[in-house]
Amino acid sequence: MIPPLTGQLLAWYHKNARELPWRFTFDPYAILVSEVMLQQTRVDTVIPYYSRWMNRFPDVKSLAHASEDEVLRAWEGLGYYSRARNLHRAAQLIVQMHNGIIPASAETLKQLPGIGAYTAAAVASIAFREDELAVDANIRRVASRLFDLPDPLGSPALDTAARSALLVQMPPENAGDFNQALMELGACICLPRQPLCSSCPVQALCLAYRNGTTSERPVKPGKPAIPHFQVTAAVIWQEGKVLLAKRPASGLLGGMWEFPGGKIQPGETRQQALAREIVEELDTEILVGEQIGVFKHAYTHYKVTLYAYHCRLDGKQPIALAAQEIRWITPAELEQYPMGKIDRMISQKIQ
DNA sequence: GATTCGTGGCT
DNA sequence: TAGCCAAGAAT
Repeated sequence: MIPPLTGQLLAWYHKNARELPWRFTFDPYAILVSEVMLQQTRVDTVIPYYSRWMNRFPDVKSLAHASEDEVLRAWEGLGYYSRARNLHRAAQLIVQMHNGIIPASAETLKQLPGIGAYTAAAVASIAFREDELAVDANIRRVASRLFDLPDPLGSPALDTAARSALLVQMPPENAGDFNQALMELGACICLPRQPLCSSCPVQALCLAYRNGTTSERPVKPGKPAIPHFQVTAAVIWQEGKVLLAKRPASGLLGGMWEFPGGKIQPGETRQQALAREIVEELDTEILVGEQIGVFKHAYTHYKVTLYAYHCRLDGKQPIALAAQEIRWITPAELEQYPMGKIDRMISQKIQ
């Protein structure tokens, strides 16, 4: 027997579901790619990346055999680059350990790098019709309102309450549609701000609506202040080439290439800071020349204002102390190297 | 349990 | 404008 909430939700979904590219396939690899790209990322942002990706890496094997730079370059602009490196590793593990076949169970999927509870459940339910509830930010918000749950976002209590309330509603052998219907409702109707309750297919069953607490659900935790750093970057020229450094594999922009530099410390001029950073990172001296530009950017946890300068060596050849690798490349080659937003802007400015 | 991971669009 | 938020995972 299908509960009323589920019946109305699925009927609404089948009539109103957006025609997203990954909804025209049952290919588990395609579903997996879409789910990883959609982590913390809007549908409209993902669509062009997804299409290019499936064209470039159409199956697990082609992804497994690609280079890390190729993979990161295809991901450039999507952010959270560990997703790309983990998906790359997952593809290699699937080839090596699963004979190139994507595991069908959430439990096995979750063992792969970059696949957590949500993505494992989403792929298992959508691609393999397993009975798995996939709780994402949309479903968390929808459940918080539907059942008027007082626990704050991020608390285990909210997820426990949401899961237990939703599991009894989940239709057997159709968890994929159930999950997607809830997410679709969250993305299109049950919006974070100013939800479209008058268009909601389950308004009559919504406890927050009945209790007048919709705007208070979900309860949000307080957020810390965002620091703002002044940083520098050096475009070091030598015989018509510029120096690029590959960032460490872990941490911010892991594995991406950049122009070396770093934070300005109290009492330092920008030029002094840059020269110091180059000694620390590359074990050599530079002459700081003309300013290329000022670039402002906001990361998740801090903001930066970056000052970039043309520079040239005033010492021995650099050594990669802080980077995985350094390379001298021509300006024309810059486009081949995966970079974060700021370094891409610098690259384009020196063309 | 708390932090750390990008970027772009929207208000 | 500055902050909010997005189909989360790893540490």
